Amino acid sequence: MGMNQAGQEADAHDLGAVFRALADRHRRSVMTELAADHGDSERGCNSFGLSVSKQTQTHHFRVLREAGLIDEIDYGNRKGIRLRRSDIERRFPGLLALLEAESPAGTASP
Amino acid sequence: MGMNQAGQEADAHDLGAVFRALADRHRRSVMTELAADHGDSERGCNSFGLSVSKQTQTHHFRVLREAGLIDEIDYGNRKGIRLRRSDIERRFPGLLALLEAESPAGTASP
DNA sequence: ACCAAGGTACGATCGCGTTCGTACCTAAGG
DNA sequence: CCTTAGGTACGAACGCGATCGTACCTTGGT
Repeated sequence: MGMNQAGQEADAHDLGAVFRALADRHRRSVMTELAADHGDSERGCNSFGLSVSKQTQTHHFRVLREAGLIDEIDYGNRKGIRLRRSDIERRFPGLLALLEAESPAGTASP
Repeated sequence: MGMNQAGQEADAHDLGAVFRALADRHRRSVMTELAADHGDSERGCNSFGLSVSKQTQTHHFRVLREAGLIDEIDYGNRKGIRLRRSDIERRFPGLLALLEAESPAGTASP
C-alpha cells in the first residue's frame, strides 16, 4: 500500500493562484501542451522537455498542483501528470481554450 | 495640443504578459471591476480604491497598459482608464468573463 | 503669480519566486 | 545486495517585481 494519489488539491478556488501559476513560462508551456491534448492522457513529467533541473521541475509541478490545475499520481519512483480538465472547465470556463490557442498546433485543426 | 492618448500598446501579443499582469492582487481587482462594467465607462485611477501609494499605482497601470489590457488617456493633470474590451475579447476570448466571475457582484444579475 | 492636486521619473529597499547544490528516499533490475 | 533512475526535502543564491521617498511636471483655481 505504498501507492496513493497523494497531492490532489481540493479545488482551484483562487483565480489569483491560477494566474500566478500561469505567469511562469515553463508552467505555461506544460499547461499549453496538456490543454492541447483532448485525450487527457497521463504524461510523465519528463515528457515536457523543460530545460530546468529536476528539483525545479518538482517545484513547478507542485505549484500547478496546488493551483488545482493538475493531478500528480505517485507511483513511488515515477510520477504521472494529468490535467484536471473537467474541474478547470467548471471553475474557469474558457481558460483551457486560451492556453490551447497558444499551442504551436493551436490553429492547425483539420 | 498638449493632450494626447499617449501610451496605447499595439496589442496584447503575449499571453504571458497578460497572466503576469493578472497575477498581482491589485491589478486583478482593477481588471475585475472594469470587466464587470459592461458600459465600459472611463474611470479615474483613484476610483479603484487601491491601498498603495500613487507611485505604485502608476506602476500597476503601466503594467496593465503594456499588457494591452487598458488604455490610459492623458489629460495632463488627470488620467483616464478605459478597458480595451473588444481587443481583449478578440485575442483572448473568455478572459474577461473569468475576471467578471470573480466580481463581488459577479453572480448578481437582475 | 502662486498654490494645491494629480501624475510621472528616478532610485533604493525589500520580499518573494525561481533556480540549483547537496543529501536522501523509493522502486526496478541485474 | 548493490546500482541506477526518478523524485523529493532542505537550504542558499540570485533576480525580478512591488513598494515607497524624493523630486519634478502639468493643469486649474484663487
